[in-house]
Amino acid sequence: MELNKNYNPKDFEKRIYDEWEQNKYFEAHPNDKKLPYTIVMPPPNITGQLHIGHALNQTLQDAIIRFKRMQGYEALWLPGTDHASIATEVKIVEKIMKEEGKTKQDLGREVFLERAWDWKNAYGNRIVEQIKRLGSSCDWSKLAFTMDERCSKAVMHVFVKLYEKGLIYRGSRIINWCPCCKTALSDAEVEYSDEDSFFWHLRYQVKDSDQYITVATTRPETMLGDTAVAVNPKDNRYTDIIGKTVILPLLNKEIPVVADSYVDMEFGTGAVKITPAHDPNDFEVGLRHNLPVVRVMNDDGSMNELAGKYCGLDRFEARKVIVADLEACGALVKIEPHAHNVGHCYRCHSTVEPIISKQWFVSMESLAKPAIAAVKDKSIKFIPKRFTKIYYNWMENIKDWCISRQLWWGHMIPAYYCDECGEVVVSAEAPTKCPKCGCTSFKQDEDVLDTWFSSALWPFSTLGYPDKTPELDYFYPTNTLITAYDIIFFWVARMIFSGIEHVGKIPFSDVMIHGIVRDAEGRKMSKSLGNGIDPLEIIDTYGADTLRFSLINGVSAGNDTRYSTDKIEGTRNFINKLWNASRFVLMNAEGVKIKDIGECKLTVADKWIISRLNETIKSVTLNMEKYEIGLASSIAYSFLWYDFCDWYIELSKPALYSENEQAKTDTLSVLVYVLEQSLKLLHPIIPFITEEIYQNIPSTKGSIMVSDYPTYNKKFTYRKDKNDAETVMLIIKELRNLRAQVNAPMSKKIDLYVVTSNRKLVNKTSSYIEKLAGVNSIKFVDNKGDITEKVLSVMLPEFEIYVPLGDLVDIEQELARLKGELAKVEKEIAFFEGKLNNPGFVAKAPKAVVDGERAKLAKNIEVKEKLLASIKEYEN
RNA sequence: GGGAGCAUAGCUCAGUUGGGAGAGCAUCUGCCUUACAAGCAGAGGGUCACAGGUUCGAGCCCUGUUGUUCCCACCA
Repeated sequence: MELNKNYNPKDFEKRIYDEWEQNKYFEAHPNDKKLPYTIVMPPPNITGQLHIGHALNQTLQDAIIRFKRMQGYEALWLPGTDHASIATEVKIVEKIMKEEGKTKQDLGREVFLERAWDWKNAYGNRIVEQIKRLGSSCDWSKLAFTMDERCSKAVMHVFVKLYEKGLIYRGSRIINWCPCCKTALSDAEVEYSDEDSFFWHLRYQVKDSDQYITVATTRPETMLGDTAVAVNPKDNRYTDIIGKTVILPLLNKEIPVVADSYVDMEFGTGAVKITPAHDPNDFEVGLRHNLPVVRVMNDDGSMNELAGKYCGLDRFEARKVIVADLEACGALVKIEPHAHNVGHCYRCHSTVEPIISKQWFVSMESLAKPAIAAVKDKSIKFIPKRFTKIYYNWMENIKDWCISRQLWWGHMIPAYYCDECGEVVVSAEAPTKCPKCGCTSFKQDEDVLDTWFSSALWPFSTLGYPDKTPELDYFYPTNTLITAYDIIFFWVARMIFSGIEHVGKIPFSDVMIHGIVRDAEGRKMSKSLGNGIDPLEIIDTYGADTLRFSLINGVSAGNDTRYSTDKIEGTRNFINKLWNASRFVLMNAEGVKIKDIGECKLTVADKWIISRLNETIKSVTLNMEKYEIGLASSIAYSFLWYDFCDWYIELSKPALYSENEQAKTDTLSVLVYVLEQSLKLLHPIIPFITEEIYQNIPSTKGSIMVSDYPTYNKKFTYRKDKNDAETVMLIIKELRNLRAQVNAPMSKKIDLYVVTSNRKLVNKTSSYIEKLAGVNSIKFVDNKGDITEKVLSVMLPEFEIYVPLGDLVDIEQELARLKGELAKVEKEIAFFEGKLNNPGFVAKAPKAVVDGERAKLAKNIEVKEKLLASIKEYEN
């Protein structure tokens, strides 16, 4: 087997994924460590495509799970999908209306749900396909949907349990109602936008007086539902009328004036009309003052019979008529232009109407407390840390959670109302007999549960809860949750308190928060902007590895990233580089018996690359463990490209192309070793290409997926050889630099005269200098005077190197160049002297730092002296 | 109004307990050197938003200012 000349992911990505699946590598494998490691996977909404943000999330999770598996953990990745959200339902309705021209009401609930399941299965499977193309190593046998039986069972169990504990209750609340779609919208489903509107100032007469009180409103039609006027108790303008009543115009109804601190004295007139049925704040005021709740609007946005003669009018029509009537009776004081933040239905864009209605709630206070404590005592850690503040801020100001939705697609609330006496029975199974009146017929609540109610149970419902399964026992609490910051409130917080409440243990210990993928201009990707990117298209063009690496590389935790073609091409180049470097190694390794590096005679270069690899292993592993995956990948990237490809592969060539069979074999063994270890380091991030190459290395067996992750080994530090190698590399760099300055191409071979006390090093490494700096011969001399030709010079600590370049040597130019070098060195010297002359620095800085600076100063002084001598010679 | 982030090279962004400012892309120069032109070797380019403070030493820690983004709550 050998690698194709050109890297083409299509040649192997699909084949490799199938292999992994067939070999069941995605399942949690019992192993030596016998330690479970569980990742909870966020359920992507099945309504849309798997967008690039999901791809980032999937990649991060897959990287961690592969990393942990290679480290020997029995790692399980709990995959799930499907939100029973309003967006899902909208999609389904749209589809039905398009295909059959019917609304969901036309179909009826049962038929609608049937269609919805078909739809969900089709889309769910498609999303799974997309996730697979990305290379995600989920155990698909564990795949669950929030609407599946397993999850439903947990949902019912939990609902009943909470209800019995008094933590779920039914109550009235103002909700956002879309009169067009005739459904409640959650807060998140309302889009606010600034609109030019008006403030209508109305005056209500105080009963039995000629006094008036002026209120302002943006929705004058709701005045029909006013049941009070409120003022601030501290507002001395109104002290005398608190407790009196005012006459509501048009309806001629008496309503009280109440004092409530909710009223802002500075805003408007300092007096507010209170309409408890049509405004959330007014509703709260109404509760405090025990005011009646008068709802004057129907579900479709028209006025109802309580609106008197305006009954039947549409809300906007009613507004016009009412304003005209108010003006006619002198109650309209003035109309003022006012920019107002108006809520719109995200689907049909009609103006949302806050309306009172009966909803189910979860009482949050007692649930929030232990959830806060779990983070405070560090049982649960957010990564990066700053998200703990966001979590606290939400949890500490939490309101009761409204969990009912007026949708059909979702878990129906297990509440049943007795047909006879109206008794509410909450039970997982439909009740057969009313406990109060003995009646046997019931009607189930029409509403369904908020999607996050079921999602909150994910970490344990997928493991079999409420049954006491061995899996739940072994894999719960899970270890890690990886998700974007936009669902901390919706999902993460709710999983935390649900886990504590129902299982009695936190659901996970680490929460890794990542950012959102934006487009090249920094905009959020959205359907309406049309700037969304389909991961499948990227995978088709560049391959899954390139997509994965470009999403992850260099990204820091919790921060947003941008997707751009430039970036993806840069990564593609890296992947291509890895491919070509591997080809180089494998081509040369053909037919060679690879040895264990412990049995090889290692050169300076070998020891250097092994020690660099060792350092890389240490920092990549450390960063993977800290969830700094972006940092880990860029460390691996630099090592692979700059250390391995640019330097080591070049350094290996002299031995590889020599006649010395042993040197050849040993060098190849090192090449293979370093490549193999690098592939393992990179495998969690770019699984396909690393697997393809790994399996092509003759000395490896089986899949890289189940190989051991590299470990740091102190014995590979090789301090002296590493320093020697770096000295030689510095010499090579300086020679290349010299070439560039005098425009000497690499094809023009040069001769060197070297003055040094360390001839041994040069002898040991001459082949490297010759190969990498285009050197023909190296001769040692005792001093420059021994050289008769015109030369250019390179001055380094310990080394003076002279290069005869014939016609290219221009004395004037060389003198200028040397003076430039001198100026640089003098600047350095001034810097270090300044530092070391500071008594505070020498006295207080750590000794290692001071010694380091002294050594650097000494080296610079040495170079300076050499430069001075050289310059002096030219000037004479 | 409450909370959080960001401000570093032309652009996009790293910078892990404070110890001489980094990468990728772009620009400029020279190279088809038998893994790779999707490449190789070089070069230029920054008052680390501003003002104070702590420290021997600040991109990093503290205070304030300005600009900017996001989340939450929203004033009738």
